[in-house]
Amino acid sequence: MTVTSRDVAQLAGVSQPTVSRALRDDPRVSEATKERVRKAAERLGYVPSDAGRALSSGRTRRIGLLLTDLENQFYPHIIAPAFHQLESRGYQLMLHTEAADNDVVAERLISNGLDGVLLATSTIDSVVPLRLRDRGLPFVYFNRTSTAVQADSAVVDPAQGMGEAAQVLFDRGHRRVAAILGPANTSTAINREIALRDALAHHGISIPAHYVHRGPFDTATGHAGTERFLKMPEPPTAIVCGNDVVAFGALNAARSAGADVPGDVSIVGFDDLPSASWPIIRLTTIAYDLDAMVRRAADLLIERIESPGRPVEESAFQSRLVMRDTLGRTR
Amino acid sequence: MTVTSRDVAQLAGVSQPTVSRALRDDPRVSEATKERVRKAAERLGYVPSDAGRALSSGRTRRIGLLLTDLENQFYPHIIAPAFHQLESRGYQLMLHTEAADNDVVAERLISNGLDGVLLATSTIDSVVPLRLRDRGLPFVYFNRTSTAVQADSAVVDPAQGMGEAAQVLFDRGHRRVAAILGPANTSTAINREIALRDALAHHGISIPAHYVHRGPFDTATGHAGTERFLKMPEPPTAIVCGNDVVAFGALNAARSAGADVPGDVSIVGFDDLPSASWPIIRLTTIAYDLDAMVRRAADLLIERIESPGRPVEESAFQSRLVMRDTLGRTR
DNA sequence: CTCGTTGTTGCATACGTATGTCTATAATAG
DNA sequence: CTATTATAGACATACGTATGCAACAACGAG
Repeated sequence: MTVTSRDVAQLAGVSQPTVSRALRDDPRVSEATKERVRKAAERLGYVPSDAGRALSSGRTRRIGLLLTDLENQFYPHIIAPAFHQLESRGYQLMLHTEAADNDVVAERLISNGLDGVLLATSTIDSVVPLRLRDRGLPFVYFNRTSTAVQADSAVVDPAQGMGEAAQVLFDRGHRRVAAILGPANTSTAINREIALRDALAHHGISIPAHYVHRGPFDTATGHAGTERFLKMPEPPTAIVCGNDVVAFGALNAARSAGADVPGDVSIVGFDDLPSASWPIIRLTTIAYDLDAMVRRAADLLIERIESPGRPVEESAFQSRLVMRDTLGRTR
Repeated sequence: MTVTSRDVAQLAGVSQPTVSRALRDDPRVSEATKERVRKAAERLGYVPSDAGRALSSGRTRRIGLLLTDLENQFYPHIIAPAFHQLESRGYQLMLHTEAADNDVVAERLISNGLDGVLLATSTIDSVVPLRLRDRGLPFVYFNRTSTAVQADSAVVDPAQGMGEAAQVLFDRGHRRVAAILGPANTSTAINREIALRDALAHHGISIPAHYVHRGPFDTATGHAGTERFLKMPEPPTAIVCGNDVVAFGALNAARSAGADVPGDVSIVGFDDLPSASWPIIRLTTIAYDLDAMVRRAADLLIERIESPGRPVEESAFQSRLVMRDTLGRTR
């Protein structure tokens, strides 16, 4: 039924191993034979079997990307550059989502014969890194890290961006600043909260507990938090959001409540997604080079796979404030 | 190094085939033995190898999803439900993108040992369906179809939605209607154009050539088309867009040009993406059950895989207009 | 003329699982 | 008590490729 390397070998008058070598351009095969094999393969429409190759070589050239919440607007901007970077280096991407049961996820990652895994949504208490380490399956933390196991990572350093944001907030008269933060078990939420509080503290501003809202990094969280803040007798004059998607939710809630942005309340995001710069949105946000960060993570993983001995490399990407229209002067 | 079914067999005191059968709950193995095998597998941390399984059984339980332009806001809404529907039926999703060279794509799809492929962005002249058919690799058209090869499909029927849109446009006084359409070699662009022109013709409205703009289904196309239209001495009073992403581009262009929507120009989308209903957007658009359509495509593909003889099934999903704030009365 | 060398190919086998066939044991009927 | 059948497991083998090693030819050097 399907045409195998044996069929090609027969047609070309060589042995099966020679076909295998010829088609992968092994220097041990003469140019004349290679040409003959290529012709035969072409004529038969031979396509090598990934399964056979994987079983024999122990490698699949497949890399897993572990995410939660595929629908979130943030993830396409990870998937696309990851996909292309891996492709350019001869690897393929396989999506996985983190269900409730971490052990099942880890098992699936392992059974799939992946060469490595990009962990893009690890919680700090996830068991997945442990399981992967135990199996000797290489992985890299992207965006979020976990403390349980050390590994290569590519993350944002929020300090600079939050510093600039705090400065502008202070300069424009904001003293009542609220925050809508991510889940407490994510490193991103923790780091951004620390960076924000530190930066504001520099200007003598602190965020009281009732000005803090926590939840998943989605629009619903931004919506709920903002709705709550705006109903307060003394609402905040500015809301700093855990990321842009949360900020979009905040913008929606403000609009629904009839509150003017930035007249009544200023909103700051984090990520600078492409849609943040749309004329109908123009979100003030903290930017960093997400594409480069993704490519970095992919490269780190591939290097880890191809030369396992290397020391762990933690790479942080700088952030900066991008002023647009949702952060203004208090009135 | 890695623990295999043979190791489990040895520990459990049975043969390797018995392990294979026991763990897949084959009725030919007694309950007592199954239990013993499961215990042994558990103790060793055994995880079956996908490659071995694929090679032996000839099936991978992996399905490819072929897309272009991963970054486009439309695709996450395909990827997510496809992923989950396939998962619930025991299959895994593998992303593929259509590069320039179609033959390379087809080859990759084949070599990956996929059990089937979801074609989500076929152009009507693509060679991919031909190649897949020649290989006997099952596939299903999703959203777009191709005429070259017949196959199961799940698509939108735009007639109803466009009919309702035309009615409302007419009622609200619109006579100068423009369209920003997708690429001429996509079935979606063609079908929507026909449906739109038919519906408008019912009310004696036709779209002149200079009111038509074509391009990829992205924001840039919507932006460019709208910019062009608004500069005309006699601009259209309404713009119907090929999909929501294009419409977002149109909204942006209108905002940039200082044109009020819907005061100066009305804008209609197609797809009803989640963000179309955001309070800060409130796009009038044509909706259909995208999730159901994706699930349908996945189901069709799985059925095609599991019972190949079945007659081809073409399933069309109804559309309807969703009125929001971007379609208003002419002034 | 012989021996080592280099370059090219074939041979044997491994990778891990699934499945068809065969056998041993136990259960059942006559 | 023997013949028949059901049951549970073992045995052998297939899937398609990659790779270590042996073999072989051609060639040049001594």
